[in-house]
Amino acid sequence: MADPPVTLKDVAARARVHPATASRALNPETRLLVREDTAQRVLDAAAELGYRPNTVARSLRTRRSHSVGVLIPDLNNPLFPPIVRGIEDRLAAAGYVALIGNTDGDAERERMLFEQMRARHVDGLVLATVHLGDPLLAESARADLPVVLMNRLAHDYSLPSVSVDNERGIRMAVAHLAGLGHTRIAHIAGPQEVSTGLARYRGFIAAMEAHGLAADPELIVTAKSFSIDEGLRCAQLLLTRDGGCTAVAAGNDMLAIGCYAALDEAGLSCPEDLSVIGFNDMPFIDRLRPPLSTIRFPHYQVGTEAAQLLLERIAGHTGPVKVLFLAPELVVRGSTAPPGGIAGAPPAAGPGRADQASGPAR
Amino acid sequence: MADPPVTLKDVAARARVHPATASRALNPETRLLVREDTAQRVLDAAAELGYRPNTVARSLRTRRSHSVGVLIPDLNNPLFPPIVRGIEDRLAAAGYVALIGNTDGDAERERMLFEQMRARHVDGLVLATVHLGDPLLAESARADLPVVLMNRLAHDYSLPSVSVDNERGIRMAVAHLAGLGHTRIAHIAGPQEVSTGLARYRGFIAAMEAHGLAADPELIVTAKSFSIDEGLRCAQLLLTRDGGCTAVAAGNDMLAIGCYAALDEAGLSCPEDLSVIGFNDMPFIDRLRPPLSTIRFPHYQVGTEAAQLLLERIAGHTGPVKVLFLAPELVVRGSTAPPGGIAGAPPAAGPGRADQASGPAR
DNA sequence: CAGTGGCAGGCAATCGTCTGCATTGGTGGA
DNA sequence: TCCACCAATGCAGACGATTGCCTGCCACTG
Repeated sequence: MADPPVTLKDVAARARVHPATASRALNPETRLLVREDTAQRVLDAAAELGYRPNTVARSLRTRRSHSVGVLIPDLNNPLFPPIVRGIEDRLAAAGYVALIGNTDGDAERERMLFEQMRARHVDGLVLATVHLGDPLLAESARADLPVVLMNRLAHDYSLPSVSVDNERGIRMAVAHLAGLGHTRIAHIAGPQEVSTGLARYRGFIAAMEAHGLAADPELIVTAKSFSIDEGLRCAQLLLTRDGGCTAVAAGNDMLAIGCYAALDEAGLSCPEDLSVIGFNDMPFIDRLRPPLSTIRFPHYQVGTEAAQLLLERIAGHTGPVKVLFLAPELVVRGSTAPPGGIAGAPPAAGPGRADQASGPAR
Repeated sequence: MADPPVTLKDVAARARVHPATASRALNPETRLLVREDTAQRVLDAAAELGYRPNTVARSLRTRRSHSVGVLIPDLNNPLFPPIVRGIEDRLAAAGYVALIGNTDGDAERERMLFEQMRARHVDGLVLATVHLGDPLLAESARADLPVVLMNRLAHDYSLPSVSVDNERGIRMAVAHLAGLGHTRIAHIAGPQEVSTGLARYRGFIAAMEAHGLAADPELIVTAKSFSIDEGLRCAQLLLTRDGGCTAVAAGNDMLAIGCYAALDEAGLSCPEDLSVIGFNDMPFIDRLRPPLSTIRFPHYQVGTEAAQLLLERIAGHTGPVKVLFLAPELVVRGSTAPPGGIAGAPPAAGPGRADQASGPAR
């Protein structure tokens, strides 16, 4: 029943050439070593037989698996699907595939996945999970395994990476709130061990100063993780602060959702009692009520760029390390308004507006 | 700089045995062919050298790639990340990895991905994309490639599959609406070429009859795809119907979101003017305002079960084909209420309730 | 006419692992 | 004592493709 697979030897036999010649004819890189009519004969034979090269055998010989590992915290975090698609699409165009690993923020699991990737001889890694000074980085370097960081930064710029300009993004958020008239602006910071959390925190401080506002330490709470639960906890804390605040710049959208929950529980409403702005512009975040104002960056493109950088390293480009920053963009929706509630016109429209996150290109 | 990789031969040399012996000692299946102390010596040597078997070479020899292909429409559809995680987790436990392919509902793209998977010699396929009578199925059968369907059903039950009991689910939705007192209930049906869309449509008709209600053809609209846009279009259509309706059972949550958008545009509100119930209980759907009532099924488990079924087929279990149905569950939130608006107590709480979709186990 | 050079294609080794078969040495039974 | 048998291990040939090297062959040149 199962047709025996067609091998290079079969193709060669049918084209009446040596397998080596068939190999060269089939490979675009080496085709010019073969006379044109011979090559054509091989190509025809391959087509007639429905020949499909065995990637496994090829990998063994060339020591290239044409696969790369991608380590992310959790695919269920809506931030990642678009990024992963970006990676996969770019890789596919180059004949590569991605092996996805979810670490769940667990260092041990991360190491296990790393080992698995190495056992499968991936040609490179995209890491969205490393903490600053992660031992995995040293190990990859020792194994000559190309690595690209995503939404993370090597503190010494020694590794290629793709991320949004976090400082600039959070500055845009603060500027927006300050522009609406807020002065008591709180910040729910992300975990400070990851560069994203740290950069946004620093950006917040800098932006407040730039606007001549005091960054009251009472109004800065640090979340242990980028999760709804932590957002809820931190927001509850903020609501108890003396002096209060009229706006919150959350470290990311998940934390902002936590704020919504805290307001709900306290019987308060957004943006009347508290303006909230997030970061990331996750898919569907525009469907919340009120639709969340946030800082958008091109998720899909983060993926494609990361893949691109990795492919370059794999191909042996040894030039200077590229550190890519993508530009953030302020998206104003309904969750931010002047302090004390809506002054004039309603601040923003609901869903259905053109500002929805657009799907990935094809 | 890069350490030369440790091979089986190195391990054998260090343990002073033949590579064949080392191979047997390392493989649990064949370890009993080797004297215990010899095996131990090999194991020690392997550990000291940090030996990691080359999966590529192993695959070539054993004709098992220990990888499976997973074809889904689009990872960006929030329904899929939990399912994919389920698949990956179950596969990882068996030493397998998943190669994800997004078809975007494009048949040509689907074929291309299928070819790619075959070229990589995947040991099996999980398909969430096939249409009824898809030629890919015949081709897989011819190649002796195990296949499992997800959220799809082979009309003749000839292939293993995992899906929710759609008829039963939609019946629960209709029963809920009827129980609230609705009689003019509309249905936005999914595409009828996919078994999910068809089954829910049929279930709707049956459920209406069972409740002694007329399934007015005017109140049944068929969407071209399971998307927000189509939901919007269909809902707009429904709002123009004479006689009107007081409730909508949407073919899935995306279509339900489309209903929300249509209501927004028409200046109507949910559930006062129209009750809406979805299907799937997508992640974050409970964060909408109002939180969507819907039919939940265990996404993560769909993934694990599909992977399990596939692993069984790969292992050569040739028993009768298993067709698995998972039980749906009604989740009542704030988008459904008695006709004519809220009668008594407010129908449901907002976010923060215990009915949030729970994360994957572990 | 001999020598040189270059093109096309064949030969065979190789990648790392697995596995059917042969070989060794030892044991027990007739 | 001899043989059959078993357990433990060695041997070598796959698996399928790639690639360095070599061999023809032909044309051109001096």
